[in-house]
Amino acid sequence: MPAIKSRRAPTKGDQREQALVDAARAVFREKSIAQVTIDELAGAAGIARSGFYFYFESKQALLAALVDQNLAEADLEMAEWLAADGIDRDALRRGLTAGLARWKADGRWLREAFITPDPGPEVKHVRDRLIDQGCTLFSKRIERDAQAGRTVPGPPDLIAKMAVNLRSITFADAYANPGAHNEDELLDTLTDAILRLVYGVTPAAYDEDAPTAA
Amino acid sequence: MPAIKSRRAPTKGDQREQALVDAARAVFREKSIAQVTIDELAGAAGIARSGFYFYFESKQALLAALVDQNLAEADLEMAEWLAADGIDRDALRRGLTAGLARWKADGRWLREAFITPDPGPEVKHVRDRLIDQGCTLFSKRIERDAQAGRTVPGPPDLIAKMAVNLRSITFADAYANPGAHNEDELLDTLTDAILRLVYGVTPAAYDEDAPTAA
DNA sequence: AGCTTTCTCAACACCGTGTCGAAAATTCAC
DNA sequence: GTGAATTTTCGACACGGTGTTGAGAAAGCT
Repeated sequence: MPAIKSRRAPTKGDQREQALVDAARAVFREKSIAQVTIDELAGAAGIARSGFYFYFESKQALLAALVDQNLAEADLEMAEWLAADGIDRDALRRGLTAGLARWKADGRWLREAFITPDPGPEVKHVRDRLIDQGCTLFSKRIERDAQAGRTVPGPPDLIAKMAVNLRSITFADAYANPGAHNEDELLDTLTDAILRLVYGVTPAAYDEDAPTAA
Repeated sequence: MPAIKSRRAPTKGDQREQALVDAARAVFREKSIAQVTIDELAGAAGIARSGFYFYFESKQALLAALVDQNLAEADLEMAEWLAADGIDRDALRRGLTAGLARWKADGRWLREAFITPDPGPEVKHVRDRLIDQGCTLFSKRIERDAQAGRTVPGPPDLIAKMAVNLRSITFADAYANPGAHNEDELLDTLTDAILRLVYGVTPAAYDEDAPTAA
């Protein structure tokens, strides 16, 4: 699985593997992961149940692969704001908008992968890497801003984790209760909430990009 | 099961039922709920596996009962602050401290009951009631404060839900990574984070109980 | 005591998981 | 193309946990 697998044309098996991942993404949209049987997954990819084990060790391993393929996608969303300087509410809101869209589509399994406390070792490993990465980037941005003079109310890593968690859980909640809130309102509220959480600023302060005062 | 069960001495069966709940609380501390077998639960309460089904329909039903018994406990924690007026940081912090203590002890199953997206119908029902109740109370407090002149940055119910979720997920995280942060620091940060989230105030404003300005 | 309700548990059927090994399909070298 | 090597497929099996049933033991009541 590590380095050796590199140079080779996409053989039949590779296609099947990808078919399995794609099938999983589709099937996991419909029912909770626990309810999905391996038989179902295999069937959706056009192979027999026992054939599944040729490609993945377990349902969790397949989910881990699925999560892994979403890594790049998720990163990109926030990249703009994370790289930016100052508050830049617009960039943040754009990132959150993209995230919400992704969750609206794949929320069902995203929840189970990112929110569930104990999703099994394979998934846990991949997702922890992903989360850590997100938190670290966030944390760095906070520190950067702190050095630029903007007050940050607490340990950057803790604040970053809270912000990241607030984001996921709000998206998860939005998926679970689709009609509960107007989408724009939710995004605005979340954007402001994060800014308030991280910088302690109120909407009035957004325009003035001047750091300085406490 | 509903109303009729009321007036009666605690018969043998009632004791067993409670023993089962207590046993579950203990067992669920050690391993994740999915890993615990009904056989184990029954054994811990001193009965045969098949006897379990006389008392509960499933593992989830037992967990639901366990969650239900914690209702009162959890309510009480936040009651003081929820009933108070003004910011009252101290009361909030006391409540959060109690919550963290509870999560430190029972975090394992609390996570699985309150964080897991799809914990089965029985648990979902109980916990949703509990969460709704918490959010409503919180929301009411926000509205009350808004009328008293304190600015609230967004729809009260949304803000309340965010605050409640932030609380749970921070506790869950604290349980999962015990040594990651100093406990006092975590509580202070969380307290301030919630106040910032809900009222947009910074620590400086805590003492002055004067509402007014934006 | 007798009768009724409550409780207990062994035996059973069921379903999903994961393993194995033999056969079929594919790929590769010539 | 042809044959050997490799990859892929799948039926059959063993295992473990769930939930049900029905007969009988224990507890509660008068």
